[in-house]
Amino acid sequence: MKGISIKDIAKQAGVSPTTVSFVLNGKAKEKRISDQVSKKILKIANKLKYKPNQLARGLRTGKTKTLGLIVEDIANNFWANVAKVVEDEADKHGYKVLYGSTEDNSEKARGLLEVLKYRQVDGYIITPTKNMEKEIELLKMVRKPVVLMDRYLPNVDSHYVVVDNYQGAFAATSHLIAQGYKKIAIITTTSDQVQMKQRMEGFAAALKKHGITFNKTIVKKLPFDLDRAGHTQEITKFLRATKVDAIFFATNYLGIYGIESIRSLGLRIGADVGMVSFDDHDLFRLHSPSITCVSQPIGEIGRQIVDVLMKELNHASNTSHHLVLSPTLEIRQSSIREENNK
Amino acid sequence: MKGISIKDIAKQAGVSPTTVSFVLNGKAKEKRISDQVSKKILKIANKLKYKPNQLARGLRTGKTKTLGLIVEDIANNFWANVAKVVEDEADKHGYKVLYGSTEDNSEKARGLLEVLKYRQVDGYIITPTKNMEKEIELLKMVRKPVVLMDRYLPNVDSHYVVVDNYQGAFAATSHLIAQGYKKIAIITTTSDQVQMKQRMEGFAAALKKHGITFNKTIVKKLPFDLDRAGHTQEITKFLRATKVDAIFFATNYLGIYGIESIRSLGLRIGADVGMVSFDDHDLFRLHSPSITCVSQPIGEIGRQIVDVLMKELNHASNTSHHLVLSPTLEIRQSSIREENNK
DNA sequence: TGTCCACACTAAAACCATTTAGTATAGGCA
DNA sequence: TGCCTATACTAAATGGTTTTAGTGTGGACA
Repeated sequence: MKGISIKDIAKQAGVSPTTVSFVLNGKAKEKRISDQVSKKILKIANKLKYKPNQLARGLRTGKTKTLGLIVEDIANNFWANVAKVVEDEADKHGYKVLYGSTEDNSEKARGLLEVLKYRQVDGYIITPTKNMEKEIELLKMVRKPVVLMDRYLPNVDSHYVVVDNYQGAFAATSHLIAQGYKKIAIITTTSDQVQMKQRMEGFAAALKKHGITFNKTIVKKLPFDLDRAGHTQEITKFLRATKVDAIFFATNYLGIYGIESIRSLGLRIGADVGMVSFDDHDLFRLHSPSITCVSQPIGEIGRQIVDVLMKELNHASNTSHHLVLSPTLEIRQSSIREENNK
Repeated sequence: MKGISIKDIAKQAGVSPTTVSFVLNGKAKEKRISDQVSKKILKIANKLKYKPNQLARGLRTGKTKTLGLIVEDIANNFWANVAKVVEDEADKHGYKVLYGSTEDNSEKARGLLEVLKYRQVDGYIITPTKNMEKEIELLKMVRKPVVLMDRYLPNVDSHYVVVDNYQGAFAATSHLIAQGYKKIAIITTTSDQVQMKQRMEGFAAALKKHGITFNKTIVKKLPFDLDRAGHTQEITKFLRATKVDAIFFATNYLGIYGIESIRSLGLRIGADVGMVSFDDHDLFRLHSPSITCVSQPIGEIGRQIVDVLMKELNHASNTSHHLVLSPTLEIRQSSIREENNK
């Protein structure tokens, strides 16, 4: 029942395990193993369908060929799609992925890092939560490659792949203004992480540019850990209290809850209240009216993340890769006034 | 930079690594290690924040505390949600999850199994593809627990957690009939796997029960590997060629493509053509009109899967667990004729 | 004939935790 | 005093691979 080991091959070939290891690791030439022996070993390995025991190898080399992927919520459309791309790309390099969701909770995140650390993953893809600076620095100290995604930590020098959140929010908000909406609110998360800040800043900058005042009354922040009912309740309450003619939702799930809330108030999206959301979603595309959104290039994000990680795994550099990809404004009906009566 | 090992603790405590191992594994009593020494070791281990090297442990014990999760498509709403629950549940038992998507492609699935095998995962959660009987049997032979999900293989005796597909499809179809729809089509996948067969059978049985003839003209099968455009093209073509007044979509993504297709034909969902889809989705809930669906109890599915797997990991039984959970028919507007004009 | 080197391999250690098979000591009992 | 047993540990093997530091042989050269 045991697996085939290098010893079995050695025995059959009448050589030592060392020789087998050399040949199987492509060091035959370098270690001057004769072609005869080389071929023989390769043949036997093939015949026995030898697969190196990753544990033993990992124990010896310290490399597990495993990546740790920490996302906010693997069940969420955006992160599930990232996970898919990461899986595919990692696979191309012979890496497998261990995943975990933080729920934007620092404790959970720390726990995940802990587990991934003592499982000796080779590299980390991290969606950082608040106050993770120390942990990231620690990983850097032990020379484990880390790529942050979706957001970065301003006080930590690390690799990251993000989108231009400022630009995305600015474009979306400018678009709303161009459509004639005047009283525009932003619904975002309580987290003061950089990506949210930037979305907020892009939003504010667009208002300012067009001479619209930006103040606290048009900002609604919601904690991540509310459930669906909690979110819709809060959003509904806000919309009742604050008369706005358009809303910018800072993430996809807020957009979804937003749709529910707006509808529960009997308002017509587009006509009565325009809306734009960050992140695309099947729901946004197919909703009536369809929802304008700031779409992130998920494929590109995933590819770049793994690309950076692989570069660092192969030969650590001392320059940080900071990739800022451009999101795309998908203009749909929810932000077009003329289309409303459809 | 090295981690703390059992040796370091042994040295500090002035005992042998063996003793440390015994104490740390809770065998102090059994191996009659004195309380003094026990406490000392525990204290030092705590102070040094000792974490056992999982590779070394795995190499010795053959247990990696890792599960392999093979889904059809981790980016799909349904599977992403399953993955989330599985992650959470596995975590409670100290297990991590390696995931992979098959795209319903047997070659990919085999590759995934191969990789998971030589990474020595302790147990498998598998969404099987066609012709995987041999691989599953092989895992059984080497005494690796396997739980199939979403579908099972009729010719293999294994654990599985599925929903009552027949009942779900039967209820959905009966509901359409009760609403007065008469010419009902089914749009499903080309795969002849058991879950699809059962959905088909439930559909056919409901028609039959109400004296509606079931024939090939009302069945449209689509291969998994079509892209979005391909799917909508095919569905549109089918709907143009075949006059129907309601459609049963056998999976969530078919339902989504179906919505697009129906709308591109200028038909009103509900009024012109009723629809029901398998699997729930935010999109279905919020679409106008909202889409009736057969909702799978994802939380329950995930919990049961991990539960069965843990039972088997702890003491393999020779009875197979066959869990068939009941889906729920979520009645919404897309299948209600009166509601159409809303 | 003796020295040196290239060649083609191999022995053994290392990675770290677990586990089997002991060992050394003290005390009880005859 | 000698034998036995319980106590409280430990040495060494094990798992499979990689890697360092060799070893033995044959031929070239002086």
